[in-house]
Amino acid sequence: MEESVFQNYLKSDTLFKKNRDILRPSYIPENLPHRDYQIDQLASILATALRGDRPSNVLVFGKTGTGKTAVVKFLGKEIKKSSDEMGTIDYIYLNCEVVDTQYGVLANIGNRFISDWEEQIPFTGWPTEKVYNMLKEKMDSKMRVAVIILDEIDKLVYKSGDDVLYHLSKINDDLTQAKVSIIGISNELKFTEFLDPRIKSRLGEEKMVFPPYNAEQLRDILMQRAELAFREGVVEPSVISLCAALAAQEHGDARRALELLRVAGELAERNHEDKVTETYVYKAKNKIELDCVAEVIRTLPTQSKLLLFGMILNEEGGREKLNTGDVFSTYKELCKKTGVSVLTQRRITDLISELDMLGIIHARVISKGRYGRTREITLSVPIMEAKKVLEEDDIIKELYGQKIKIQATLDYMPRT
DNA sequence: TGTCCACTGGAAGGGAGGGCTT
DNA sequence: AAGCCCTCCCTTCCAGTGGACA
Repeated sequence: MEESVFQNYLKSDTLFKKNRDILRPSYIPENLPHRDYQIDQLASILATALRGDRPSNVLVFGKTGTGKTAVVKFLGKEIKKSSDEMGTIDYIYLNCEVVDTQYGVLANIGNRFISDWEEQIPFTGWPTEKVYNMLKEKMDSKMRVAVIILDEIDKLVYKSGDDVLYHLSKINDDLTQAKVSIIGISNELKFTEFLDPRIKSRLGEEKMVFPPYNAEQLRDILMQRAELAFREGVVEPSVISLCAALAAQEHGDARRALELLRVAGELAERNHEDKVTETYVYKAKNKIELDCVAEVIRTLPTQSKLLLFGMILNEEGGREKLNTGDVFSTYKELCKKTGVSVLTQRRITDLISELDMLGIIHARVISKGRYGRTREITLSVPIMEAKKVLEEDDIIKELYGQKIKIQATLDYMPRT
């Protein structure tokens, strides 16, 4: 009997139950283990809204994967259920990493109050003041309590200052009918330092901190999800414990733990295993780390790719510690060879900082006394992997087979 | 002790590219 | 079409600096 090429893959799909999204971070389960206290606390604040009053503004702090977003979204669902008969509560969720400008935030919120058949606020074009007025007007057209959630609020402040928060936090003074309360979610405790003191106090009427999960708590979370996502007997308890332990080492990140388990499952499935074993957890750990780096590099703008490529060539050429001057001159060389326009050194220092923040390189400022002050730069990703990804870029591809002066004394020919 | 290197990183602003209004 | 607005990417200009060396 002829077998289709997919046959193997189709029949091997036996590890997961039908819905593997259960292991993805976007999935909000029916109950959230070990977050009862936080749920109660936030619920008691938000309950005010059900009575038609304005709940206090809240700032929620906690590292990634501690359940902040999950709890807030979970309560959003609950509050909608309870308020359906009245229909007076708007629960608006906004991720400030995606929408990170003052205009963007105002326009986004505004559009939630504008029905589909009406004209929306365009994503650019209007004066900000006009967007703000529109938002106010639409919001105020009806008695309602609006709860606005600004996830990753620190990104917003970092990128575009605190003007938006100033506007939003004093919007209640301008509204006659509607009431607004803001829930800010942040990874960083200290982001409030950058805020104007008035905004800081208005925004932080209530504060909550989500502690990291410990290994035991992570295990409970994983158990709960694994039961839903995997077929019976596919995942050993020891595998769950391992995922929990690994994630606990990384500041108790539940997202990471779930990802480990999911990827381990997927890898095992691909190899036609009938069980997920600990080996696959370690494999998953590796894969996740590499995929993450690869994705970051892949989406870099061309200029940064050239810059990074230059650093790699230098390191291959035997230099481990680079400084800004070296990197800049190699970069200029690469630009010349590829016909890409050369950016100024000032701009390049910014790009270097960016690469540093992304964790691709490590750059720190040092002083070499008589010989000036500069950054000392080392790569912090495996060279082979990074090169493989960079080679996907057509512009980088051109460089292979060419002689490149990476330092005053050294010619170098990139090799695959 | 002062000098002076090779930068760092802030400030200001240009201009392209998105869009709106009149 | 002209005249706005907002954001992003970039340039120009420049004061500031840690510490090896004379």
